Formats: sequence, structure tokens, C-alpha cells
Amino acid sequence: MPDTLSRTFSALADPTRRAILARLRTGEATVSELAGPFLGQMTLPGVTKHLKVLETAGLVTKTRDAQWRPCTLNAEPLKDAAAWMEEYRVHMEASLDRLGDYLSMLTNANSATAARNSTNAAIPVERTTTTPDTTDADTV
Amino acid sequence: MPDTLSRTFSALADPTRRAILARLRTGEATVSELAGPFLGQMTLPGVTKHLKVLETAGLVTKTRDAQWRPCTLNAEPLKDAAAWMEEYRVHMEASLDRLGDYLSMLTNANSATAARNSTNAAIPVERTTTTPDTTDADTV
DNA sequence: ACCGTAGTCTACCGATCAGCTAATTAACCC
DNA sequence: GGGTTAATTAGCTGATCGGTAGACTACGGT
Repeated sequence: MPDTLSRTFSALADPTRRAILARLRTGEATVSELAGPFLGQMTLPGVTKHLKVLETAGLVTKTRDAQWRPCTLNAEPLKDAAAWMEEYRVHMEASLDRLGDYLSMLTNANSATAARNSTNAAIPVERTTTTPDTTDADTV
Repeated sequence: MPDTLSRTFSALADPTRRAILARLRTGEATVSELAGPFLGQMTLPGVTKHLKVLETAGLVTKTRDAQWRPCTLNAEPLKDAAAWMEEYRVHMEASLDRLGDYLSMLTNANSATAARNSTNAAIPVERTTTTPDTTDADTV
């Protein structure tokens, strides 16, 4: 997985790891301190693994202090993730507006059906006209 | 994976799926229209699979129109993800401030070392005092 | 020098994931 | 009915993931 954004989202796609981040939000902590709340359900090497995932995602920085490995939160990668989401802000707000939703659904459905029907008719319009256009590669 | 937030993040942790969402941002599209840009690198069933992931994550809604399956974007689940991230906003802004970072790193390190040393000393303070506290279960 | 504590490393296991091919369903058109 | 297009399903791979147990490293205290 060479892609930073993918690594970030993937690291966040686990409740244990999110809990670890939440704990680090309250300040630095060692591995065993982080592991504490989970030791009933998980072993220490398990937590170490999760930490490594967070580390290679750049979300956690592990330093050393004698036999301890104090971990700190690094929210830097979250910025990219937040920036990505920002593009969908309009749609998030729209998804609350039920009436507007319904109306735009109707009009979209009609125009889309019309477009398809005309394509199926005599004129051999290439579908590619409707296809990739604004797909902005680096905000994907 | 019973957890909604995990499913959302996990669905976003793939560039192909993010590209599909980006395309849907510009309006409704059928499966083949969505598959178009990827057919050089991936087969149609592959795209169908990705769509199902997005669908079960609630990010895409598939309707039917004769033999076509028009898909629409549903940003609703992104709201929860955005809300989760919002908690880290402070840390994102802080991670830009290099000087403040360095200073707080120093002070945190010192106080943390002190705390550990005092724990290792005579008084058998239980670590649990420092542990789960504010870990707010449903914002994790 | 020895013991305890903190943490990591190395397999190993079962489950899930991403991708493919090939076959199948469902609808339309002639 | 027969052919075409749209899309899904089934079944198979190989890779990755989450987790474990057990051996190992590194450091501090006595």
C-alpha cells in the first residue's frame, strides 16, 4: 500500500487503534500504559502490532527512555484525511435535507434516463463523454 | 466488523473506492460508467466488488433502471468520520507549530520521566491512576 | 551477578481482502 | 425466440490482517 491517504484511513479503520489515539490525545504514554485498558481482551504483542501500524502511518511517534517507549500523537496525517473529506462537505450537509434530496433525485433520474435512451437510439454517442472528466487524481 | 466508523474508514482506505466516490460527486453514474476509468487495470467484477464495499458502508446507494444500476453518493456516514476527526483538530493545528511542538515535547518528556521515576520508587502507586480515565467510548 | 520489568521479534493460525475467470441473471431490441 | 448489453454470482487464488504463544533483548535495581 504505497499511498499515504490509504495508510491513514486503514490505520483508523480499527477501534483499538482509534482508542489508542484517543488515549494519546490526553498526552504521552508508554506502550504498557497504552496496552492497559486492552490487556483483558488482547495481549501486549497485539498492542505493539497496532502501535506499529499507527507508527508506519505516521500517526504515532515512538521515542525511547531507558526501557520505556513513550509514544506521542502526531496528527499531521489527519490533515490530509480531513482535507480529502472537506471535498464532501457539501454532500454531507445535503444528505440531511430530505426534500432537496428527493427533488434532485427525481430530476437526476429523469435526465440520466433520457441520456441513456438517446445513447441507445440512432446516434452512436460514445459513453466516454460522460465519464472521467473532473476526476482530479491527487485529491482522490 | 460490526462498527460503523470502522466500516467507513475501511471503505475509504482504497484509492479505487475513493476515485469512485470522487466520480459520484459529479452526479449519478451506472456501474459501467464508474468502471470505465479502471477497465485497463481491473475487470468489471472487481469494480462491482468495490461498489458493494461502498454500499455496505452506506456511502453509495444503488437503485435500478432496467438493466442499469444507477449509483448515487451518500455522504451521511462521512459525517460521523468527520465528527471523529474534529476531536483531533487541535492536534492537527499544533503539528504545524514546530517551536511549540519542540517545547511541549521537552516539558512532557521531563514530567513523564519524573512520574515514572516516582512510580518506581518506594510508594507502590498503582499505574491505573494514569490509565483509562477520559477514554470516551463512543467517540473512539 | 541475578532478577524483574518493558518491549520486541519470530513464527504460526484463521479470517478477510483484492483480484481474476467463467458462468449466470435480467433486461432490452429486433 | 435469439442476440446484445448490463451487472452479478460463484469459485478460485495469493496477500494481508488480527491475534496468539514463546523466545529474546535491553535496562534498572539490589
